[in-house]
Amino acid sequence: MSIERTPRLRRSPEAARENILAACEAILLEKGPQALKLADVAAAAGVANATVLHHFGSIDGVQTALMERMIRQLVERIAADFSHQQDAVGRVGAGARALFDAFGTRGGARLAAWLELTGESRRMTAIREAIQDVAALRMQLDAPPDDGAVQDFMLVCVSMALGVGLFGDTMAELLGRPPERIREIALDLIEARIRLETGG
Amino acid sequence: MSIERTPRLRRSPEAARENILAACEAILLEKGPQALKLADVAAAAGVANATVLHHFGSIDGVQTALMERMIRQLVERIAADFSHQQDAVGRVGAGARALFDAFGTRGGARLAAWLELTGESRRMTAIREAIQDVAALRMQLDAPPDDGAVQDFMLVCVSMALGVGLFGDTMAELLGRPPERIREIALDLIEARIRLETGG
DNA sequence: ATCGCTACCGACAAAAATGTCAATAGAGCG
DNA sequence: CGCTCTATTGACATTTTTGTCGGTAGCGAT
Repeated sequence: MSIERTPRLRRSPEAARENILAACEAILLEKGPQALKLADVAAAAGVANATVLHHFGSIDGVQTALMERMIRQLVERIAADFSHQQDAVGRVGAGARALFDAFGTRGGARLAAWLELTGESRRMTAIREAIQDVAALRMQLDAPPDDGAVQDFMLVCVSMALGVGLFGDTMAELLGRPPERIREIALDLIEARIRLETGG
Repeated sequence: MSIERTPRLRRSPEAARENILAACEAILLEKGPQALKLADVAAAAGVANATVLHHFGSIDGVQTALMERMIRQLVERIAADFSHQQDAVGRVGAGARALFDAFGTRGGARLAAWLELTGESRRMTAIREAIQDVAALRMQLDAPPDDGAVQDFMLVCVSMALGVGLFGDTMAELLGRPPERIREIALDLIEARIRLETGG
């Protein structure tokens, strides 16, 4: 008997890359960065190994492209949530929430941790740009743009969001505490400080 | 001419393991967990590949042993700093500081991030024990041991310490801010909240 | 229709990483 | 000293992962 073979699907280069990167993102979220093997990626994307290499050149190319894609999505997401707010206080709250959301869900913190652990400078440039983008957003507030203290505080917020996003769920589960509480408390901490400063 | 060969060094099993794990720790801190290759570990420890496998069975065994070692050191370090303090407020402050120190320096946060990213349950048990150890320390304070809010707050502190420890330096450097400031601000945030609660 | 472009694939080659094994050599002990 | 035990090792085998190559097939253009 003849072997049935699904007809070969030919995508546009963009669609092909998108398909592969989407599969990568799923793997990254589910199993972590060390599971981003060429064969696994290809299988998850439903294409051959060689196809992945055709579009990205190497497995490193895949990883770099994935990071750029995720960072872009991250910044866009934060920017969207941020711009919906009118007043300064609302913006801070929404900004912090967007930060925690983007890092917590969607694997932003996992991505950042991966970058930090591997720590290759080539990949760090993307992070710098992301931070500068977020910094630009922050400057839409009433605070002086070049105030060092504001930048420091923002860095703390980002670090907190990353820490809670990366470890919050696991640690809450280990101690049998409700996961969402951790995040609320952290946000509380930030907002209380903000109110303290702006409110007088 | 004859090839010079340094005489074979024979250690006790404990010393051999210690030597290898110390080399692993250096690699982990310097290059990240993904650099923990068998050949690299062996080279760094100054022994043959087969020697590493003889003592740990597999590269996974090496990683597990390394994690247990680092976690043990981490808990001991925190416990030591913690117990030096007499009053509750001092303990909280010292505890938080010890937390940030252990996670910031000594690669505690990197280790935790690695565990979180790979997320293998076998390895998570060690973390659970560590958290419970720290929780036990926390209960030396005047707070009710089974108060959920206290546990939640503690988890937030740990998450913050992890976030700042893992990302603080890199992000500060990217924005050209002094790294130690980030940590001070985060600690300020925690201590202010503590004073608010205890001081009334 | 057929032609050119190239996304796509299977099969294979190369490299990297892990693990096995028999033999060697320190160190304690009688 | 001889003997045993086992930490240690180089050489080799296996497995895993990545990368190459020639050919195939979908699709738009002519």
